[in-house]
Amino acid sequence: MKAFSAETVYALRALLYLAGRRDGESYLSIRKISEELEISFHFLTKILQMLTQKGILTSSRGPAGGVRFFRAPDKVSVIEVIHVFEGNDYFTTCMMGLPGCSDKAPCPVHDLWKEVRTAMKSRLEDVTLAEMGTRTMLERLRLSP
Amino acid sequence: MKAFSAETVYALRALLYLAGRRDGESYLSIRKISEELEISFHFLTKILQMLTQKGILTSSRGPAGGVRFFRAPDKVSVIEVIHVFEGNDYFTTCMMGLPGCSDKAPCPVHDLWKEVRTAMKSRLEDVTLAEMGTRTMLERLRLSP
DNA sequence: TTTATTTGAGATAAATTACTCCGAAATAGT
DNA sequence: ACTATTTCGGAGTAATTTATCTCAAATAAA
Ligand code: SF4
Ligand code: SF4
Repeated sequence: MKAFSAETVYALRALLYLAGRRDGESYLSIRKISEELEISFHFLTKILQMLTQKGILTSSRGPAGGVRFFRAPDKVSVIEVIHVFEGNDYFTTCMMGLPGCSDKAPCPVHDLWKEVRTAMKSRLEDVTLAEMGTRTMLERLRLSP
Repeated sequence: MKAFSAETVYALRALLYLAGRRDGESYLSIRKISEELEISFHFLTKILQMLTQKGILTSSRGPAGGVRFFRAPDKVSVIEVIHVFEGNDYFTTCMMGLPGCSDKAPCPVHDLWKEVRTAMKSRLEDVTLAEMGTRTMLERLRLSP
C-alpha cells in the first residue's frame, strides 16, 4: 500500500529528524539531513524548499545555514505536511476516484472506505511532529534504511 | 488518498459490474463493459486478460464472446483482486516504505499505520464481489462518472 | 572585500505508470 | 468455407512521478 508520494514520505522523515534533535534553534544543513537519512540531496532540497514556502520551516543561506522549524514542531500536525504535498482534497477523493462523489451518489466501496479514511484522518490530525519526533529519538525508531 | 493503481480500480469496477448482473452465465463483451463504465477499451482488455489468467474470469473469443466469472463471485474476495495488481506484499510494505521493517526496528509511524492497514485488510478480505455487486445493483450505486 | 558555503529556482533526465495500437488466433453465424 | 466479431499478446506512445544537474543569490567568516 503506497498511501503517499515519495515527496511526502521524505518530508516527514526529514521533519521527524529535525523534531527529534536536542537543539531546535540552530540551522541544520540540508546536506547533513540528506546524508543522515540517505535521501538524494537535490531532491530533498526541493522538498524542504516547499516546506519553507509553506511556513513550516525557515531557512538561512550561506555557511552555517540550513533549515529549522518556523513554527514550533508541537504546533504542526502530520496532516498538514500531507496536505502540502498531496493536496487539500487528499481525504475526500479516494479509492474509486470517481468524480462528483456524495453520500447520495456513492460508489460501492464508499462506506467501507469512509471508515478507513476518516480513521486515518482523525489519527493524523491529532499527532504532531513534536510528539513523533521525541518518540523517535527516545525509542530510537529508525528514519533511514 | 490514492490507495490503488488505475488497474486495480478499473478491475474492481468491471468485476462489480459483472457481479451485479442478473445473468451470470453468459459472456459479456469487454467492449460493452468499457462503454458502460467509460473505461478505455484497450486498457480494460489488458486488465481483464490478467484476471482471466489469474483464474478469476474465463473468456471466449469470437462473436457472442466476452468474459464471465470463472469462480462464482461469492467465492472471490475483494482483497484477491487487489493482490493481483498490487502484489502480495501490499498490506505489509507501507507508509514510510523503509526496507527491513520489523516490530523490533519500526519507523515512527509504525503503530499508527499498522492499525489503519490491518483494519483495511480485515475488511477487504471479508467482503466478496458478490455482496458488493448485488448491493451495487439493488441500491443503484454508481460505477461510472 | 574576498572566499567558501549553503539555499533558491528552474531546466533536464530517468523511471514508472497509464494508455494506445496492431496483427494474430479463435469462434459463431451465414 | 467465408466473414464478422471478439479476445490475446506484445509492442509502442504519452503522461506523471521521481531524481539529477546547473547556476544564481545570499550569507558568514577570514
Ligand atoms: S463514492 Fe466514496 S469511496 Fe467511492 S470514489 Fe466517491 S468518495 Fe470515494
Ligand atoms: S516500520 Fe512499519 S509503518 Fe514504518 S515503513 Fe516499516 S512496516 Fe511501514
